[in-house]
Amino acid sequence: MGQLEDMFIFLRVVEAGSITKAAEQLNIAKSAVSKRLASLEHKLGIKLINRTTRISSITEAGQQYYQRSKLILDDVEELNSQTSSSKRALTGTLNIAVPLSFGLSHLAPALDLFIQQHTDLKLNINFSDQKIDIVEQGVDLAFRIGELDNSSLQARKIAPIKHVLCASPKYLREHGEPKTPDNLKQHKVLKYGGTDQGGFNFLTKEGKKQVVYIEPHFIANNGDFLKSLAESHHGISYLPTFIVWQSLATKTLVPVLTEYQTQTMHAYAVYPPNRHLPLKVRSLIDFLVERFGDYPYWDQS
Amino acid sequence: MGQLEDMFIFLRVVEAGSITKAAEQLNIAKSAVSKRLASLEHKLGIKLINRTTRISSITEAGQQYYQRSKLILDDVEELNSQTSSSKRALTGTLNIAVPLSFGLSHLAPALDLFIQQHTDLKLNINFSDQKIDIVEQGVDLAFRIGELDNSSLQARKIAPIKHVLCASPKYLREHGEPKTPDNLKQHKVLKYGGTDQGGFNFLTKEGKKQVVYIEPHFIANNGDFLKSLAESHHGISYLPTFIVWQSLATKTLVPVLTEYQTQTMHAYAVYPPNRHLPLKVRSLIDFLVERFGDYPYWDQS
DNA sequence: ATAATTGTTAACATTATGGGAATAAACATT
DNA sequence: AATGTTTATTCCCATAATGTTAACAATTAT
Repeated sequence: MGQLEDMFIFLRVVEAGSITKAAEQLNIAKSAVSKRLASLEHKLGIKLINRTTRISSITEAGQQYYQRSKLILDDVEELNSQTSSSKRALTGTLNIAVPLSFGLSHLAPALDLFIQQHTDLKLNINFSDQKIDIVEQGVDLAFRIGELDNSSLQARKIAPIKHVLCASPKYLREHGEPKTPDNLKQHKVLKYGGTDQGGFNFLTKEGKKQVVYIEPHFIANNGDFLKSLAESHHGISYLPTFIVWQSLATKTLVPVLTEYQTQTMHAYAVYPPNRHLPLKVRSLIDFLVERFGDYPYWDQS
Repeated sequence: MGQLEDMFIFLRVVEAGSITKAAEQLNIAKSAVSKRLASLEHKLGIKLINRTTRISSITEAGQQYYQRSKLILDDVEELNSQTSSSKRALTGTLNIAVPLSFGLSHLAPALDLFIQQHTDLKLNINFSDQKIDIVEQGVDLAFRIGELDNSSLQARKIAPIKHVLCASPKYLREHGEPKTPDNLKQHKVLKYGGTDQGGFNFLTKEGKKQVVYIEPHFIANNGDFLKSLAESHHGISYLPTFIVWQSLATKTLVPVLTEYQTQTMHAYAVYPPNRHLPLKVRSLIDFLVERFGDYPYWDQS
C-alpha cells in the first residue's frame, strides 16, 4: 500500500502512543498496524519507533519523519480539498468530541442537520465531559465550554454562554427572592462544578465588579441534574442559559438578580494545530457559528 | 492503492502526454494507468484530463493538481532520502539518457563502478544522440555535450571537453602538416556534426580569436567513425579528446596546430527542475564529477 | 476505405492486505 | 520468584485490490 497511508498510520501510532491504541482509533487490527509500521521502517531502512512490548519511544529519525510527514499529509489533505471542494460533498470521517450536556441538547440537533447536508460524511462522536487529549485521541474537532487552557490547540468561538441564577417560583415564594448578591448567603445555592472554589462574579448596574463567596448546598458536575433540583424547588441554581432556557420560557424557573449581569463565557470549537484546517472541520465550525451566532436561539427572549 | 502512487502516475501521464506513453515508461499495462487515472478522478470528483481516443488535454483543475502534486511528491522524495540517507544504500530506479559515444566509452565504465557501489539501485539507460525531452520521457538525468540550449532544465558541468585537430602520421607525411589554421583549406577535413555550418574557432598564441571556414570532405554525426577515417589516413579530423585520446597516446593519430587552442566545451549532466534534487541523482553526479574532474583521465598527458 | 493508434472495458490471475488467534516479550503485582 | 497483564509480533487464511491480457470502440492518418 501507499507511502501516504503508511505515513498516516505512523502518525497515529506516534500520537496515540502505542500501536494498539492507534489500531483502535483507525478501526483496524493491531496486527495490520504493526505490519505496516514494520514495512515502512523496512522501506526507509531505519527504525522509527523503538518498541519493547511495553513502552514505545520514538527514534530521533522518527521524530524527523513525524514532523515532516505531518506537513506532507497536511498538504495532501489541502490539495484534495481545494481540488474537489467547489461543488463537491464532504467525504471521509469526522471525529469529534463533545461535552455531554451541551452536546446532547444543542450540538446533536445541529449535527443531525449537518450530516443531512453532507450524506457522504461519516461521523464519529465521542460524548464525554472529560478533557481528552485531542491529539492523542486523533480527534478532528472538540468542544469546550468556558475558558481554554493555554494549550497549543487552536480554537474558535461558536457561541456565547451566559449564566443565570434561577429558582422555581414555589421556592421563591417560600424563601423570598434575593435582591442583592449578598442575599444569596441566606439561600440554598446549587452550583455547577467540582473542584473550582471560586465565588460568583457579578457586575452591578453601575458596572462595578462584585464577588460573592457562597457555600453551595449542592454541587454537581451535571447541569441537567442541577436544573432538575431547581425545578424541584431545592434552591437557587446558577446555570448556563443553554440548559435552563426552556424552563425559563415555561416559567418553570424564573431568574433572580436580573439587575446584576454575570460574566459571559463562550463555547469553543477546538482543533489540533494543523497548518491547514481540513475542509470538513471548517465546514462544521462554520455551520455551527452560523447556527448559534452571537445570539443563540436559547438566549432569544 | 495509495494517493501518492495515483499522483505519481497522473504526473507521468501529464508529462508524457498520453496514457500509453506513461504506461510504457512506468512499465505497466496501459489499462492499469487508465484505471488508476479514472479512479483518481473519481476520488477527487473532478476530471483532470480531457481525453478523446487521440489527444489528451489537461483540465484547469488538472493543471492545479499537477503543480501541487509535483511539489508534494518532491517533498516525499526528499523526506525519504533524508530520513534514510545516512548509512543507507540508494534504492529505486535511475532513468538516465546518455549520448552514444561519450556514454559508451566513458560513462559506461563509470556507471559500472557506480552500480557496484549501490547494488540496490536499478539503472535504466537510454543510449541515444537524439536530444530527448527529459521531462516528457521521465528521465532523471541526461548528459549533454557542448553548449546547452536555454531550456528550463538544470545542469552541472561534469567534465571539460577539448577538441583537437589530428591526423595519422602517414597522412601528414604524404600531405604535409598545416602550420596555420588557414592551411587547413588545403587539407581533407573530417568534421563532426550534421546541420551546423559554423567554421572552426581558434585562439592564437596571442589570444586573438580566429575563425576559419572550411568545407569538410567528410561530415558524420558519429565521432568514432570519424576517428576511424582519420586512422585510415583520410584526412585531418577535428574531434574531442575523449574520443581520440588513446589514438594520440599510441601515436596512431598525432595532433596538429597545437599552437592554436580551440575552444573548450563541457559535458553537462542535466536534470529536470525539481525543488529538491533526488539523492540518487545527486550521488551519481557527484560521483562523475569526482571521477572526471577538471582534468579527466583522457586529457592527462 | 483501410490501417494504425489510443483509451476503455471485461475476465482472469496474482498479489497484497487486513483480520483473528497464537506466541513472545516486558512489566506489574503478589 | 512466580503469576498475570499488557503489548507487539507472527502465522495462516480469506478477501479485496491491482495488474495483465485481450477484445473493443473511437478517432485519425494513409
